[in-house]
Amino acid sequence: MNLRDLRYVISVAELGHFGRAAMACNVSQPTLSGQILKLEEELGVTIFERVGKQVRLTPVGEQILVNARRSVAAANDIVTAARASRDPLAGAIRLGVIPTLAPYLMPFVLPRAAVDLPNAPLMLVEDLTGNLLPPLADGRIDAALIATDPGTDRLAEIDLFEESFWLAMPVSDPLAKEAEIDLKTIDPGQLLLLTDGHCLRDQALDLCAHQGSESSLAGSADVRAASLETLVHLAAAKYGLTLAPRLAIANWAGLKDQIAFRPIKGDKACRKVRLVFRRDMPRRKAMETLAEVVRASLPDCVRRLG
Amino acid sequence: MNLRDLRYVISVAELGHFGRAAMACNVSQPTLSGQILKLEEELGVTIFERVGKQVRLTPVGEQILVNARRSVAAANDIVTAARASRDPLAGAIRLGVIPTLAPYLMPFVLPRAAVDLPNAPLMLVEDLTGNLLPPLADGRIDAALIATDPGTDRLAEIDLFEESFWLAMPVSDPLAKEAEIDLKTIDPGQLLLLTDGHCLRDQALDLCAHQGSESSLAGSADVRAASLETLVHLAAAKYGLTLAPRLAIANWAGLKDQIAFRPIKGDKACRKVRLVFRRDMPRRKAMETLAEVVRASLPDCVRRLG
DNA sequence: TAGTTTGATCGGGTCTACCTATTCAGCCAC
DNA sequence: GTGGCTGAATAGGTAGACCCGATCAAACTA
Repeated sequence: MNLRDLRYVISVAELGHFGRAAMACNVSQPTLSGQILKLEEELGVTIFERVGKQVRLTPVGEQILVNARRSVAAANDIVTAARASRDPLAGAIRLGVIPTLAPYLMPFVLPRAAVDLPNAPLMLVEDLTGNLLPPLADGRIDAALIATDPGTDRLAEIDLFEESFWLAMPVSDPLAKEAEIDLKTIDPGQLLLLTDGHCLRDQALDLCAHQGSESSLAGSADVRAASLETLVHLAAAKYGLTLAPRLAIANWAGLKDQIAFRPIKGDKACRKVRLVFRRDMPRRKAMETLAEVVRASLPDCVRRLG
Repeated sequence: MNLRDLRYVISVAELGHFGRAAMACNVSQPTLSGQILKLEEELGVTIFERVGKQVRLTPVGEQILVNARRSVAAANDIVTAARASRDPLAGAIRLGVIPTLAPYLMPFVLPRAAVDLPNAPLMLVEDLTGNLLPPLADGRIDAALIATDPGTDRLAEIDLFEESFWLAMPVSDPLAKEAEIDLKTIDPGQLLLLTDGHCLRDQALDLCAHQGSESSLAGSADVRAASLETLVHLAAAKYGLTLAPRLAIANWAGLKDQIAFRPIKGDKACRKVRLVFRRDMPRRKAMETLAEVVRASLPDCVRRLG
């Protein structure tokens, strides 16, 4: 067995195609086919089912893939550690960011990162928390900005800031007359929500379920918008109310004669944004610098932590 | 880079000697030296400091070693997974067991394991919990029998049984007249304990600290026996009292005119023994069978779980 | 200072992963 | 059913990597 063989396996599993996998690995198709075959013979199991034009993993293949990823990731970490030992801040950082944060936060962060981390270009991956954590665990991305507790001791986290939620409503809504909104006055049936998987959806539900009557939440299930952008435009069109994170609000200045944003009374309506990364990743120093970069980029409307 | 190179690195790090490492890897010393050198050149860092006769890891080397172990372990898991997919119960199981359990439990377990797991010989490693968990995490052992919560989500656990502690005392001790001992009647200053690192030490301290006056525990720090055997012989020689796990007691039948064992009132004086293993280890089936084997081997004096 | 230990270097042999060219096996259209 | 097409397996030849035994160089030991 060989790290190269494992890379071949990973590539075939990901692309489902020997020829394309070979291209991705910069080898010829016969070479890759041969090596996979040899590996299968060595292990005494078939990793891929070649049925017709389909290439699919066998059950053992699944297990092998997981461990192949792990093995290759550890090997990559060796390269990273070596590079980091020469310059801890050098080398690209693949950073996952949740969709309700990325478009509103990263414009602040990127310019500063270009200055403070000149040798560590940020490669952004925007996805739901649940889709960021597995790639984080197996080294396909280096770090992530999320707003929930990842709840595993494999990951280290650095708290960055607390961002409050504001209520977004049509300017005509009676609540718009208030300077601050009491959560209890919100009709949960009016609440517009994002699709499943967005942490903001769960947080909004949590806040309003605890305040309002739970049964009345049924009505809110009707709308499942794919983005904050959609949600706010729906609110502007008087389809209901929604909670928007503070950093996003500036984005909709152009809608200010249709939609009003108001802070929520108390300090519960907020989320804590943190940088998470594998506890044992070799570039902790780069992570700390990145955290500092984010903090230093923040506008004053959020509360810096740490 | 190459899995073989990583094995070389691990071997040199463990043996601190190129020649012996080469022997362990079944290659010649020049071969191993050359490969290590080439790897160092490829990574652009020195992994080993060769100062005089000493071979020591550099700081980067430490990081590289950790990841090398991880990479090799994952590769080994691939082999294990492949073998397990043919026969889930085949292949040796390297099992760690704590010292206060191994000599008293394993005589029951081993005969049955030889029957129920004929193709999975048990290789026992007896050590303190704290010395078993790291090898467990990086795959140097496959599973462990311990009596405390490992407290990490990397490990899966199967509860096996609850074993009560009995008080061991000289037959002349006034407490020996009781059929059951109330923890409150024990003078903590009299308590004989094991050395640091034994979970039984902490559990005994916990039980008695909560019951007796805490300050009086100071006296007990004087004795730190290396084994239960020593502890019980000290008690027999009237140096004090000690707590003994139920399974161990039969072992000292020969001392019954010098030492008395009595159960403790209530159900707090016990420990829960569990089988722990890496959550993602490929041979879960073998682990479940092993757990069943242990349960089926237990004498009636302990309370079976699960 | 001579001897021993131990890692690095050198020259030559083998093994193997790689390539190109080709063949073989499904799948689809006609 | 047949011909064309796609994609994986096979064949043969080559370059490079790994390995070994022998040797060298440095450092500790007596």
